Amino acid sequence: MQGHSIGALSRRTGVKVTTIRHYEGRGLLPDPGCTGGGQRRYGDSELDRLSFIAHARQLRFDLDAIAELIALQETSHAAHGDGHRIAKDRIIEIRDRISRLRRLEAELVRVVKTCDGQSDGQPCRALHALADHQACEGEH
Amino acid sequence: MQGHSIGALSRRTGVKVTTIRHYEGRGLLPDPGCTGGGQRRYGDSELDRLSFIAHARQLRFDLDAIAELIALQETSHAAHGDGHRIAKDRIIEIRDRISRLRRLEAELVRVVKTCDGQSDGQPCRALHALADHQACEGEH
DNA sequence: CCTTGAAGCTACAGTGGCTGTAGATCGCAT
DNA sequence: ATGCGATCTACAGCCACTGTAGCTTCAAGG
Repeated sequence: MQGHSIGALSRRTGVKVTTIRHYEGRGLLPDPGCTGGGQRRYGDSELDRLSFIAHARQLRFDLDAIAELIALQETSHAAHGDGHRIAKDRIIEIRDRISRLRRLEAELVRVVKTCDGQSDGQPCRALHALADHQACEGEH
Repeated sequence: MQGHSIGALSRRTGVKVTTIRHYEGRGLLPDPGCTGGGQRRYGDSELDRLSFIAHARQLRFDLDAIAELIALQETSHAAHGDGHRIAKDRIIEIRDRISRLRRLEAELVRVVKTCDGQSDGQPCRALHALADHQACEGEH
């Protein structure tokens, strides 16, 4: 065989066919060679690159960051500090999101508790609690 | 004064003017009365509702869920179990997101460590580690 | 060689929740 | 009456896809 079809690439990486084409449009994958009839045929290096992209996406890197990472890979030397920095930035961002989600969780628990154990004919107090921002500790 | 302008509402709630109009377009806020010249004038009930929406958005409810909550508020009786359920669903979702973010964090830390303390002329190993999904414990 | 059906193709619209733009109009203070 | 900030509508753009329509190509079986 002289190449993987887009569907084969999709099966191997778990990335949908349409998404692969989308990545190509965004410049994350090169224009692959084609069969006579205009279908994409990929080599192993494209398979590797797509795996890289897929994994980075699972880590919630955005496509611009991924493009930057790919460019770094290709210039090899400059790569060191920069790749490092990008990954570290992401860690900071993720820690921040975790702490905000924790505050969120705490408040939702509060909202539900306001309502728990009360089941008269009144409108649900949870809704009221939801409107009452005063009760939150800090922002979300 | 016989009503708040959209800008006044914006200042009071911290919701941007364009966003308020967007909420109106989505049916979350009623068509407000107008001045002769066609500008929006809001009463206190709209202010309350917008505060509710803003708060719910900070809690990451999506607009459809918020619309549902508002509808529940208006039918008062049915409200109880449903408002409860929606809030509880959100708690489950948030807990799930927190645990996924924690896995993410752990892996990024791993990626950065792969690279730490190595600063020869080699391409950054963090990039390689990023491509190497094998090393992850579980999905993200 | 021919048929068939799965897989591929392009191009474009839609998603959610806004944000930004352009160009016109309005309301209030001076 | 004038000036200027606030507001108006309508539409395009953002991100990372996803879905649709309507077509063409490829590979395997007869």
